[in-house]
Amino acid sequence: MPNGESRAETLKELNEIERQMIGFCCDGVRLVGMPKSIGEIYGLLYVSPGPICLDDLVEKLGISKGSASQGLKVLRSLGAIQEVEGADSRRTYFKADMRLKQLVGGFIREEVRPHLQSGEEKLKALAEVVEGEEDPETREFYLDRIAKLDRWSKKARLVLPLLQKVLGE
Amino acid sequence: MPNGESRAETLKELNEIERQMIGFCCDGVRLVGMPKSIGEIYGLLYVSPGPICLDDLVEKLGISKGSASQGLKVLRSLGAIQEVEGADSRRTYFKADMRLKQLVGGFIREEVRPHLQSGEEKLKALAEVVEGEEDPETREFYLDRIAKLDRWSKKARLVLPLLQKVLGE
DNA sequence: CCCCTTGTTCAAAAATAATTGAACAGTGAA
DNA sequence: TTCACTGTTCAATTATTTTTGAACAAGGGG
Repeated sequence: MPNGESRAETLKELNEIERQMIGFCCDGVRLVGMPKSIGEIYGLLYVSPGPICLDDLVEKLGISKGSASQGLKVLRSLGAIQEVEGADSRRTYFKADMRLKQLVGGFIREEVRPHLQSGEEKLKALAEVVEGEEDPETREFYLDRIAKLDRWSKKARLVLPLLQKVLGE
Repeated sequence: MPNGESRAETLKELNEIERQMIGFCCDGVRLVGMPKSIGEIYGLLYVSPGPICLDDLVEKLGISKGSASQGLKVLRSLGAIQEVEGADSRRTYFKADMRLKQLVGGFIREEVRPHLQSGEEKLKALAEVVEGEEDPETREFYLDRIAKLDRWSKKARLVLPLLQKVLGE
């Protein structure tokens, strides 16, 4: 390959529709507390009919290679994108996984469950500390509050599979 | 009242248990994308047996009056706290509302629904723009993608009442 | 083996979000 | 009406998160 213009430069700039759909994905992603760049990347994959590689993201979104790489990493860990074959056999190409079940499942697995898990562990440890409280009334008060928090967490955990079931097609 | 020491200064500093339970609330609140101070405020109300007023928050949490005021505002709008009577009749005292149903309901009403709503409006507008696309294949592609996003949003909206029902006791 | 290309990492910089605090509005007692 | 006190607002500051970019592995091809 002679110079600069390596990959197919067929799609130069984002059009209005692409920009808006990408913006939509950004909003969605922000709603669940993730950075804009993740939304942009998923968004571009979402509106692109064909496979997209890292440098496509860099060029079309105008973000750094580092951002693109890290964003892809997160999206892969969520199972929100998939590797696919593409024009250049040396590169890794991606496409968006558009199954809502997959997206929700990944988010729950990576973001929600670990937090609930570690929270419940902390509560368990805290209950032990409270057992050492001498005043019975105070102790019972704290234990009650801890028990309530624990019930919340348990209930949330219980709801997750249901959520996945309902959202999954 | 003679000087400085206005309100009952019975509870001077946070103890270990209070700090930990407040920390727990912070984690929970951060998980849904809200600032730490909101979690601290709710947390202190949660671990306090009696009514708490704005200056209690300022003193015990070591936050500014502005933060406390804004935090209370948000928590009120969510329905996560309630006004109650307290020692000083001129002040506004609060207690935590500990009904999970209430908390989840408030969050859905204030944070989730408005986003879904405005998202669907944007999609509708976008679909109109896409109708102007001349190439039929491209047009159908975009319309399909937009329809998918719309189905996601609709499905999410459908799940919310179910969620509230399951979580509400 | 060397070189060129792809993609990752991580400290530093930039962007964004949260917090502060001083000015202000509202209220009621004197 | 004035004063004293509670709580709110918002521009400026501070803290946190995100993004960048240069250095660095990894892995073919020649």
